[in-house]
Amino acid sequence: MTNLLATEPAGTPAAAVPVPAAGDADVAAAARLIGEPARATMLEALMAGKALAAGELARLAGVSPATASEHLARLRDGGLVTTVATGRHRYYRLASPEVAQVLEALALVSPPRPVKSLRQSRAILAMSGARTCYDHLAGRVGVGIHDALTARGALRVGPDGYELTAAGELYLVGLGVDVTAARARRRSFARPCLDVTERRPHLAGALGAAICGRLLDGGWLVHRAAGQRGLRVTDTGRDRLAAEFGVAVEP
Amino acid sequence: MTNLLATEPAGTPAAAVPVPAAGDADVAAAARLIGEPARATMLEALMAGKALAAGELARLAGVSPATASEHLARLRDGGLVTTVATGRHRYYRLASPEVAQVLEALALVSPPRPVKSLRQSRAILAMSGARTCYDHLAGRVGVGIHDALTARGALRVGPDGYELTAAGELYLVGLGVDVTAARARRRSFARPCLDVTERRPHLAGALGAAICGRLLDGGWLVHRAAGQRGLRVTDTGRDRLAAEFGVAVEP
DNA sequence: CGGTCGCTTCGGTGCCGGCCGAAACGTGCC
DNA sequence: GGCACGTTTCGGCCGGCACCGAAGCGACCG
Repeated sequence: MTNLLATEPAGTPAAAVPVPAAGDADVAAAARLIGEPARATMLEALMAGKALAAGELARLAGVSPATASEHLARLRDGGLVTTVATGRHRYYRLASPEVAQVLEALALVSPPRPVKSLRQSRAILAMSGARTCYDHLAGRVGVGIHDALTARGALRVGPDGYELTAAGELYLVGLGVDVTAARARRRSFARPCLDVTERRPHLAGALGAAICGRLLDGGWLVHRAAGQRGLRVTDTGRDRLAAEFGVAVEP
Repeated sequence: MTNLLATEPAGTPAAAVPVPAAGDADVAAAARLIGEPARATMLEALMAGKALAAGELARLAGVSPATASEHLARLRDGGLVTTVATGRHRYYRLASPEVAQVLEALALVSPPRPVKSLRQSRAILAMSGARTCYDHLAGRVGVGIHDALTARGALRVGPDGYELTAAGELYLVGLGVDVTAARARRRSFARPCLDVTERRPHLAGALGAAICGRLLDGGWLVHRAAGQRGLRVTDTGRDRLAAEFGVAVEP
């Protein structure tokens, strides 16, 4: 880049029209939806990947069911969440992994919230070890797995994100990861996702979700609390993470 | 993932506190800043990577200098832009590539703005061919270069994003790209960035910026209008893009 | 050293939208 | 069928903030 600082202040009159609208997408509309504390809290709760009922989201956001319903309707109209009616409940979930990506990207540039309680600082510390990021693994464990796969030459750059090398596929299948099913899904197969706490990439996409599911099913990791993103490494998980991925987890 | 739909509606009482605040970052605060149309327009204008004066941004956003000044102060306090005073002008620019990433991610989930004029539809069509994405290349040309580098085995997955293989470095240096300078910069060296129009990755980071700068300096590409993101492929650029990267550009 | 220009600060106005209680709607349970 | 429950819709209140004009402050210019 030659000259980032504009030399001429007034500049050549870029365009006669006052606002060329730059692109095609109404960025402000989506950001406005996320920019309301109650809605942001709901979306963060949905980052766990599960679908939650309207009432549950109202309780989490600390607003009345009426208010939550309005918020959720806005989020639905804005394409950020989808809804499915089941009985007299209505379950909401994030509309797409892209929405989760926006929230992750926002978290990277958002001001840190002042830590109010010891309880909260402990929770943050716990989250930095292992947690889910939408539907895949994040935290030190997530980054460690990404590092291990990288060092092992399991991943290569492809035209549509990461691809799995033959050696990598053999390795993951050996661990019980259903690579074929992950590849069959319509969503992005594998891609890096910048970890908020570690500031280094971990593995996202269908493959990342498959690995996360395998480690949960296999009992390597368990949720600290139902519906929360925080994960705890079990004793067997600690052994196997060290043995298979070379990831050391302090107790 | 085993059971995405919560089986028990009320769920186990996840936490006694009404709002565990989930993480650490105040996502809503940053989103609220972007969620105002005038501010969003300013930020999009800054996506071109150049620093712009306050008055220029006011004109682009279609608000008075007084209003723009308030907006810019908020963006500065929120850490989304930085300012540098030069004489009686004050130049603003995006605070970090992460901010650009947020805007890109938002564009992926934002509702398409209704196309009002033929002029605008032509502009969008032109942008889809070649444009800058903050400080690197995007559009079909940007994605094409990513594909070419991938096919050539120039990129490999590293623990901190993409790395350049020996062959890749030799190749890019041969094209006049200052790889050493790019590697020396403190920011992320190379990483994929999902293209908004193509929905496939192009190359971001210091290396992406270096390639973009080289192609602009070498006269392969020129800005369609000063301070705008749209790029035009020159005649020599068309020949060289085809020869070096195998990227075909229709006139 | 006034004059002009660019930017910011200050007051004041108006509107958008977040909030709740009450009521309506639909569903499941007894 | 009636009741309880979860959710949505409606009405009304109220706070925050986007907006502008005018004034204040520095910086360059003649």
